[in-house]
Amino acid sequence: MKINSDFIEKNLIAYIGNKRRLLPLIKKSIEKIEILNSKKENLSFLDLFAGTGVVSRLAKTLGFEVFTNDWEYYSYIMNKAFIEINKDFLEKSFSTFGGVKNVINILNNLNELKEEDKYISLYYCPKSDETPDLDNERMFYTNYNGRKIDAIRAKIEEWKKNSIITEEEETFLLALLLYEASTRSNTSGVFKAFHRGFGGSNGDALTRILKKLELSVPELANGKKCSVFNDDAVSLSERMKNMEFDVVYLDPPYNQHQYGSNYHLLNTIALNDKPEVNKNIYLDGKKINKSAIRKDWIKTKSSFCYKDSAKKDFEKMIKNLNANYFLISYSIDGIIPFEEMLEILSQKGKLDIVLSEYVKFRGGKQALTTEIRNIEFIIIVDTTQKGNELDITHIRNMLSLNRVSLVMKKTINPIIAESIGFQYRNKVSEKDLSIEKVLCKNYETHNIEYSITKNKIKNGLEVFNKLFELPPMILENVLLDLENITNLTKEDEIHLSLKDIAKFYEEARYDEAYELFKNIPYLLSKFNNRKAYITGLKTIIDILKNLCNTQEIWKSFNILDCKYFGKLEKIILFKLNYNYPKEEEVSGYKKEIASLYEHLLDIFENKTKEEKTTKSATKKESKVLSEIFI
DNA sequence: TAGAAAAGCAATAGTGCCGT
DNA sequence: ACGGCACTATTGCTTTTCTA
Repeated sequence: MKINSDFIEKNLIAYIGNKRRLLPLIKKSIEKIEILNSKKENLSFLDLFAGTGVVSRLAKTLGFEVFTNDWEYYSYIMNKAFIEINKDFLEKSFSTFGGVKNVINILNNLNELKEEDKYISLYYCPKSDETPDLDNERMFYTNYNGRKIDAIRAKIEEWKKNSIITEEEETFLLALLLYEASTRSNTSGVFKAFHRGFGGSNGDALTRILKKLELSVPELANGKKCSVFNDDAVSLSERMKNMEFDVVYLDPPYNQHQYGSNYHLLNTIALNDKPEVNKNIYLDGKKINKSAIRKDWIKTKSSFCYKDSAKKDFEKMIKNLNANYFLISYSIDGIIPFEEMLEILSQKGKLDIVLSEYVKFRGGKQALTTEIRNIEFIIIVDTTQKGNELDITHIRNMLSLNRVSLVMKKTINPIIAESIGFQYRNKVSEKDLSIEKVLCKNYETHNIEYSITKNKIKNGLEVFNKLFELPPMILENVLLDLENITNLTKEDEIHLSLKDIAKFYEEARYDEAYELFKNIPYLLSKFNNRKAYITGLKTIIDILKNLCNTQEIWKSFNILDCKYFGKLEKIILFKLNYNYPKEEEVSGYKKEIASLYEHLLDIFENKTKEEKTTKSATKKESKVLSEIFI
């Protein structure tokens, strides 16, 4: 089954819950139900929460008669263009213009923009791209791209009004504009906020953001006649009560984030209704509607984003729909609890599950902890067979297995472990506890043991086999404990490394200590938000103290020449220059860092002077650093 | 007026490219 | 083939506003 093609992967709007990376899972589920081998001629596929439409595009490529729906208007337009319209369109359309290439060329080279057509450029872009007012102007696009959007949008409207283009042609052109509008935005994806300055403080993604907006001919695909809807999934399921589908794919939102407000600007561009917004962010010194989210976004407020209604509506929808197979993609920390979802689905048929093969950690970690949940999966419901307790047990086991394999990749915090009742037992060698040890704990009559090397669980397979012999309640406790003892902060990780460095120093194992040191700048680089600032300074002090106490190691490695030390210096320098709002709270720490650092330089420079007279950039940098300290 | 919802903000894991 | 880096995409967390 081929799933990589420009038709499927290109021209997708940047999106929350983008299913591009879930495609392998969807492919796997479709293979698992073996629907494509059936003798039936017209296989139908319903995608009720289409979003970018990537799954519908896959289904269309696989030969299904696809029914696609999304409540958001921009998504409807995108899907109409890519699902309803076939590839032949590219040959037949825009004959009055001499073909699709010509029409795109005209739109890309519009030079005039009437005053009354200015909207995005006026309200959502700075007046000048070079000197934007960071406080009072919106910066969703460069002014250049804002004007492009306005001009193209107005021209499409004009053509449609004068019947120069058909409705289908209008949809097609709008979809190309929407794709560009989603790509060139000065945001991290959603339109609830824009970066302060283009590309934000780091100047990230500037190529994408500053690139001149330009439409291009997309890849389309031929397929069966498909239909696209623009409705609330629950009401549509009500209307589809009497229909039969071969496959129904459901991908409801699973967290609080609402698509209507997240992508308000795409709707505004698609609708071209120019809702009234305030020109500036501040009015009479008061901040008003910073992102100028259209007030009527609330019309598409999804019930799946709320605890009260998510489960009820999910159940309703499932009851309404008739299909041989349901594929449901959801998250383990979604609003509907996993167990309750299983319960609803098992009434519909036999359950199976497909999980992501690889561990994926979520982004946006602010609390210096490494979250381990977020397992991606698709539940398959085969309605031609009856559901039973065994399937559910199987699914639970699959999930547990996934949880264990997540945990295996993480570091164990021995301090937390001991605090919740784990004990150590020597194994391989009495002399060298750091090489391998056995961590064990009793759960009622069950004694669970993990063999550990370098603070990681080693005996993966053995653990798996043993765990799945446990009664479910105990298994759950074991998993919780495992997640608990591996849930360590970056701060913890650094302190564990420092502790080990000290130990290696005692035992004169300098190479191993040096290996551990290499990782420290990396860990420290994670402390870069305001909340972690003070923790960061304290940790730096601990690191520097550790380096002083173990100076023989670093002398032997010529630490001033080492790039990892350079990295460390860079981070320290950055931290010291950082403008913390309450300077008095941190000045003590800064001074301590300064004196420790001076001390370190003294120690190491003596040694290097004897050897070399000239030094590298590292030394220069150290010098700059020391000047700032004093 | 407190708690919930919405808006606002930006950190950071992942990806993929590029040069060595 | 691999480390470093630029870019992408997503969600966690904070602040503000709404509402019962």
